[in-house]
Amino acid sequence: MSEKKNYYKQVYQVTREIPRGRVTTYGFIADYLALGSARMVGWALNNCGTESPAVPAHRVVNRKGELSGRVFFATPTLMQELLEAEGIVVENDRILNFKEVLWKPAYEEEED
DNA sequence: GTGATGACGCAGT
DNA sequence: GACTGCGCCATCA
Repeated sequence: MSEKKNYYKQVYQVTREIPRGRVTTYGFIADYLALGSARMVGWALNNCGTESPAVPAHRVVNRKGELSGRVFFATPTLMQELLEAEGIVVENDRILNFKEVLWKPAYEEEED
């Protein structure tokens, strides 16, 4: 039961590892956890609302840097608000300096 | 057990 | 650079 959904926790864990002012993509998480599909990451984050320590899912975007999951937040603008609050510039639901704020799991602070 | 859906990614156009 | 179609694996009806 819970063990089977352990991979969900893996996704939450990596998401919490994202430093402030940085973001990551479903693809990198999927590759890091070897889920095999980025869809599994999105599906896992869909259940993030059931977690106690509120996973910072607003720091997770798709490969294009789009705030694809904004509709899953309390308000469709909350995700952008949170990102801008961390110094991330968002325009038209997309991160402008995406590559500059992009953070990769395992690599952690490889550069700055 | 089968069919359809989904917070995505990649290749082709 | 943007859009479309297909594939990925897990969960729900």
